Formats: sequence, C-alpha cells, structure tokens
Amino acid sequence: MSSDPLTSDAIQEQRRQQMRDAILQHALDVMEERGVAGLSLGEVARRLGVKTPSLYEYFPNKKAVYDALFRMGYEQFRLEMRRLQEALPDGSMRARLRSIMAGFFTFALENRALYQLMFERPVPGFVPSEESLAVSFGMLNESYGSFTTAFIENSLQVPEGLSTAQAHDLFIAVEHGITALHLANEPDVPPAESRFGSLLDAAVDLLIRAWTDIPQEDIS
Amino acid sequence: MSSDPLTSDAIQEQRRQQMRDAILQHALDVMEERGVAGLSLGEVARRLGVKTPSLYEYFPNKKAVYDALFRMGYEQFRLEMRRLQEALPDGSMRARLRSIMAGFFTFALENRALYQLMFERPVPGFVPSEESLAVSFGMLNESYGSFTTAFIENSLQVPEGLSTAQAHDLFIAVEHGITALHLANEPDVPPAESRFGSLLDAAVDLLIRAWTDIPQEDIS
DNA sequence: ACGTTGTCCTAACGGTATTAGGCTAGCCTT
DNA sequence: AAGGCTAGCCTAATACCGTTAGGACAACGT
Repeated sequence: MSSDPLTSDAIQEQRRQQMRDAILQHALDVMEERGVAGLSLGEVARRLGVKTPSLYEYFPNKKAVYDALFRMGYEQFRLEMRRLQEALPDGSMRARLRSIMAGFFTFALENRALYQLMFERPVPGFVPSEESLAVSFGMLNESYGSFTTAFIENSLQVPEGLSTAQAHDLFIAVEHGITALHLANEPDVPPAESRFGSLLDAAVDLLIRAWTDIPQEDIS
Repeated sequence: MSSDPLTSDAIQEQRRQQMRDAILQHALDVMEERGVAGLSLGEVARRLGVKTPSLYEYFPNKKAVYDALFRMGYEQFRLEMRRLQEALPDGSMRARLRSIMAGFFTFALENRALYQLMFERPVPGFVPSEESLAVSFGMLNESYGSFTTAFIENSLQVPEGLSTAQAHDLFIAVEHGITALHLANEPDVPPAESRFGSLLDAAVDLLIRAWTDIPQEDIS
C-alpha cells in the first residue's frame, strides 16, 4: 500500500475506464454513420489508432459493446427525463406532458442510433443483459412514478378497467409510435413540419381529452 | 413464334419467377431465424441447394432482396387490411377500429421479420426504392381512405387544428407504438396477457372517447 | 533482480457480400 | 441437322467481418 492519493492500481483502473469510454464513443459515432447493426469493431479500432484484437482487452465481444451502449443510453435518458421533470415541476398536465413528449422526441432525434438500440431490436442476436434490462426498467419505473404523481395532482381519471400503469404504458407507446414512424419515414424533415412530428401536441391533447371527466369548455 | 399456349420464353420467365419466389421465401425464413439484418445469402443458397453466386442471376445484390421483401410485405399487408375491412363493412366505429388494430397486431406477430423491415429501419444502408415506397404509400392511402369513410359514417369529429389525415396518422402511430414495444420487450408473451398487447382495446377506446362529442353514458 | 500482469501486436480461421471468368445444356436460327 | 447465343450454374478470388491463439514488451510489485 502506498501513501499516494491515487494508488497505481487506481490509476490503471482509471486509464482502463478511459479506454472503455473512448471505445464506446467511437462505436456510437460509427453506429450513427453506418447504422446500428453496421457497427464494425475494425472501424472503431482504426479510429483509436489500434488493431482490432486489442479491443478484446476491454470488451469480451461485440455484444458486450452493444450492451454497454444500451445501458449508457438508458442512463443518459433517465437524466434527460429528470431534467425535463425538474424544469416543469408543477405546470398544467397539458404543459407537462407536452414537455415530456417533446423531450422524448428530441432525445431520439439527437441520439438516433442509441434510440434504435434502446427501443427496437435492430441487432441480430443481441439481447440486453439482465443488469442492463434492470437499468431500463429503473428508468421506466421512474417515468411511471412521475406520471402517476402528475396524474393525481391534476385529478385525471383513467376509464374503468384500465390501471394507471397501463395509462402510462399507453403514453409511452404513443411517444414511441410517433417517434419511430418519424425516424423511419422522414428522418431528415424537421419535427415541426414533419408528418409525424407535428402529431406530438395533438397526441397529448388526445390523452387529456379522453382522461378528463369535465368536458372542455372551448369546444366549437 | 410457336403455336404453343406457352412460348418457351414464357416458360423460362415463369421458371425464373419461381426461383425468385423461392429465394424470397427462404430469405424470409432466415430473417425470421437470425434477425432481419442477419440475412445471409450463403444460407439462402445452401437451403436452395445452390452456391451463393448463383443468386446473383436473380437479384443484383442483397439490398435488392430486401427491397423485394419490403414490397412483398406491403402487398400482403394491404390484402390483409382489405380482408379485415370486408369482414366488418359496417359495424360500430369501436368494433371496426378494434378489428383493424387486432389485425395489424396479429400481422406483425405472424410476420415479425417482415414487419420490422417494413416499419423500422434495421438494415444498415438499405433504403426502399422509389417503386417500393410507392407501394407502401398506396397501402397507407387505402388505409386512410377507409379510415375517413368510417370516421364520417360514425359522425366523429377531430378537434380543431387537426385534419382527418392527421387523425389517421395518429391511429397508425398508436398501432405501431404498441406493436413495436411488444415485439421489443415481450416478443414471446401471448398478446392477451402481454403488457403492451393488452393496451390495444384501451387505445381504441381512448381515440373514440376523445373524438366523440357526445359524452359516454356509462361513466362511473 | 525476477516474475507477474496488462496491453499491444501478428497470424490465422471461418464467415460475409460481391465480381470475374469458365463450363454446359437448351433454345433459335440457318 | 449444325452452329451459335445465352441463361444459369460453377469455381476462384478479393476484401471485409468477428474472434481466438500466442508472442513481445514494458511497467509494476515482491
């Protein structure tokens, strides 16, 4: 044991972590350029100035790289959702849902490859590990929690036969449906004038209208 | 020119078409087993009892195979939707939408690889050709047409600021959102007890509730 | 000073898509 | 009937891919 603030073990661990991070970052770049399933370890190694087999010092195989990215994606996503949550701690339900939905959509557009990896299954043979799935469920639970809170605060009611959890899942499904169709069909059109992007606010109105007992006052 | 009912040109053309179909069918099988992006021409050739380069007599490259499957998928899908349409020519709006949504979901489950190819973009570098996109838009237009008819017949109203086309797109988005999340998260759970599959009917109720001016009579 | 260990390398294996070029059997024309 | 064209198959080769085996070397702990 040395008296250094950082033992050489710790230094080594840190360098190792830096290399892992660098690999993941370049892998993300390559996925963004070539498509999720088009990730090539050779290309990643090339960008790192290293030969391909060296990567196997840091990840046991390609699926492990995908798994790390999957988890990373959900961790980033959770942070983003939390940020949105705190930006609007107590607006109207409509304002809150709109903000969340827009944030979800923006995250997907700014992290297309990551989003596809997280919400679709574009890589043959890759299934997220138990631990990574736990991270993703953690995110989902957090989302569910804040959704429920907002739901109650705004005294919305789900129809008979539907749980709040199901209402939340429906919300996620609508978010993902719009997002996925936009990414698949008009990936380069800006959200505002996009066929599906322009549905985001309408979808929120739909949900609120259906779950509010009091009829809207401004119906034409 | 011969007086045969089939000229040898026609016979040859027919044999060629049979081979193309056989390739596509085996390609579909392989995709179902290995994942959409996991399609291997070598494996297809093996199953056909032929060497890989022979396939290039029938398709210029792998992307052309994907393109043919993409188009085939939408043609099948159109037939399926038409079948559903004719099975329920004039039920209530709720019954019709439920039937369409269930049919959509079932088609996706029974043709997972095809569905992924049609609605997501799992293959790096593959973008459907103009003609194939035309087929897919044709299907969408047909869907839009019957949706609009049913909408008017049942005197539903979209909220101000939303076109019927957008209402239709929202319907598609909800269908796809539920379906995609089911396929990604619980592919092997039967729809009825699946987390997302069980939302299908709830989604229809949601849409109808939001788009009907007359409040429901059976609100608890 | 010695040995261990982490990190890089080269070489190799079996897989992928794709192209080049040769063989052959069946058809069309003369 | 004979000759030539061609569709459809083949083998061989190229360049990539992920992955494993095994060796070189430098930094570290004993």
